[in-house]
Amino acid sequence: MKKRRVTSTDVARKAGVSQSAVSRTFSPWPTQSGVSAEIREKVLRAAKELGYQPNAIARSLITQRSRIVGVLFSYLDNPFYARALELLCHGLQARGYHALVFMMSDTLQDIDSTVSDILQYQVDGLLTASVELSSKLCIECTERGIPVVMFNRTQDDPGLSAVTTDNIGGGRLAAKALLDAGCERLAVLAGWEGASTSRDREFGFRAELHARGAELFERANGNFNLEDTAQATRAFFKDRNPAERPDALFVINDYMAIRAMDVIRNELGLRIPEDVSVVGFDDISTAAQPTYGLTTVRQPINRMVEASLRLLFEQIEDSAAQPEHVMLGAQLVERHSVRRKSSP
Amino acid sequence: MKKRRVTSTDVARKAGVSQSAVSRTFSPWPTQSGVSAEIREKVLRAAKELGYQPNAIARSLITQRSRIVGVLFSYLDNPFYARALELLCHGLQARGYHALVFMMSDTLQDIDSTVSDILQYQVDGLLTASVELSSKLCIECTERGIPVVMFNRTQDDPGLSAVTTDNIGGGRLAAKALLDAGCERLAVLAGWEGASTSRDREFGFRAELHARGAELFERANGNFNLEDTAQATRAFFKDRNPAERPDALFVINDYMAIRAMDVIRNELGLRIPEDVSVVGFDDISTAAQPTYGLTTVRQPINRMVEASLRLLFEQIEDSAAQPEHVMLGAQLVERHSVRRKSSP
DNA sequence: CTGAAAGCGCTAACAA
DNA sequence: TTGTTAGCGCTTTCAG
Repeated sequence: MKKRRVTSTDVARKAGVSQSAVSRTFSPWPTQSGVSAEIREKVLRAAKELGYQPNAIARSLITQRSRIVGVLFSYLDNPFYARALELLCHGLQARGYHALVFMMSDTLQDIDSTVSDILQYQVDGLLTASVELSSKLCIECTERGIPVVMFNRTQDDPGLSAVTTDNIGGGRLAAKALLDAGCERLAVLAGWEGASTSRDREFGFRAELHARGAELFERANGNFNLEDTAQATRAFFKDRNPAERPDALFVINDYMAIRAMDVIRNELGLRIPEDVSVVGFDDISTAAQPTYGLTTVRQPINRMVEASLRLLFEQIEDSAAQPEHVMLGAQLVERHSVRRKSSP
Repeated sequence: MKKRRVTSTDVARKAGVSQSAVSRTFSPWPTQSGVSAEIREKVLRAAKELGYQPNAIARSLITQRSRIVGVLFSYLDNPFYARALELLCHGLQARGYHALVFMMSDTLQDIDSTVSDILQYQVDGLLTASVELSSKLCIECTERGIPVVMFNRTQDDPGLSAVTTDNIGGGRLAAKALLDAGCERLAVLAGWEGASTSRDREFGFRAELHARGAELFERANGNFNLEDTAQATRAFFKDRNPAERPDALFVINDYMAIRAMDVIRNELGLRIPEDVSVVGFDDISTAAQPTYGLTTVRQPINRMVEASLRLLFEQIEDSAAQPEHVMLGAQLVERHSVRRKSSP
């Protein structure tokens, strides 16, 4: 049993008015279109009886606005990104827009077809997070006048908007915390060099070390996944004397840091912060749980989302708006994973 | 500087063929439409030069298929749902569909306008998770022939498809594990009675207790959020003698269980499993981390997602397909949060 | 196999 | 204010 959809024409017929009258009644900008209260009344009644809902697809076709924005993520494992998606969706909805989500498992997905999909759906804008944008995507979008803003990533391309935390500054903060506590053999567990976040945080960390005349003791990549993180952590500590292993670890994000802490404590039998201090980045909710009490560099996620949305809509609404890079300040949140300052 | 989109007509002109030829060349079902290799060639070349991409919106309007499915979530805090969303998106994309995400913060959002939004976007189907569907939504959708399948929820309405784990059986498993270990004062920390998952798991738990002639010692609601969970956990144990407090806790999902464990160990200073055994539900990745080693009832999330998608597409592709409730088996994953069986 | 023509459901001039 | 008309970009008969 096939149900035909009910159209504005159906409503018009039932209400005894023109189809335009129906259109005007359901126009999202109520003030602008003149409809007498009487007609409005009739239309609304007929619409309700028929269960009419305007067809957003048809509307988009004519208005050249889909009120859909593409949202690109590569994974939701890291709670920071899950939270970001949640906030992004809320913000979009609050503005009458909706998120069409593209989940691209970095490896699996072929990027070309995704680009193509995005373009075909006529999204009004594109928000990308946790994904290294192929320049292809950027070019194709900007060429077509689709604004894109990168969330928590940067790319050198100045044609793109981006919002990030001050990752370099954040990295310095982490180094500072560890150095101030008297740690001497500092290691960093990075993500992956292709990611600007990871690069910048490590860069800042090293910069601070350098400024203080300290040396980086060791480094490794955790590739943003738990398996490699655990592996790398073991390599740092396993079968090494206290003097030969790091006494401080800066992990590039909390998601990985939590895993590292687990390995350190439960597999390796080391104590935090007595044997090794650890600092993370992001401040996900788990970091605050007493079991971890992870000292970390907080990213102001709410403000990041707000800024991303603002940038995006500025460009959607005003095609002359210029791309912009907004960088928010990072902040150290001290908990119990860094040992107390040893008096000099 | 406004860029006009390039349409199939532009391509046709450039290629010196009819617009229909272009349409046929880009038809998603290559076999069905006859286009000579020669024309195809010309069209493709012209399209590439112009950077043409078919307009999915216009296509949807005529085919009455948007290839978009609405995906309803209320939060992504619980990693189980974040993971579910990730898998759902992948599955959808693999089938050439995309997810339009509706994030409805249970309280904030007004349900009517969301229903309206969903309907307006002409989604081909609806997937709902972690959300108690107002019957309104169900009715409106089914009335319009939009298939809906509920993920990890049920509702009595037989007109709706749903896929769940055997929550009742899972609840029994949890009780069995605790009883077999010799626990005597069993408490359950539920979610919220409005949620079928919570109700069913608790029901199964109680049923098993009853079958074994045991009594439920105590219960409380954690309302699926960490704050209330912590609160409830404290109430169970704080300032109570060993004999007056639970020696076993069944928490309705891992997300809450992890929080409960933290409170028990770090705030209350109790040991797990020596002082209290705990069992969770879901088997999120954190449960497997050695720090927690949470014994839990696993939901086969991959199969749940596959089943949901299968159900949804059966109904999308064949409007005669009947709604169905598929229930997958639950499985106990034993780790270290339940004390070893005391020999009788 | 190919092109012409008729819409999909809606908005936006334009007249009345 | 209201109705009439002309499309938005595409798919799909229907002739040729």
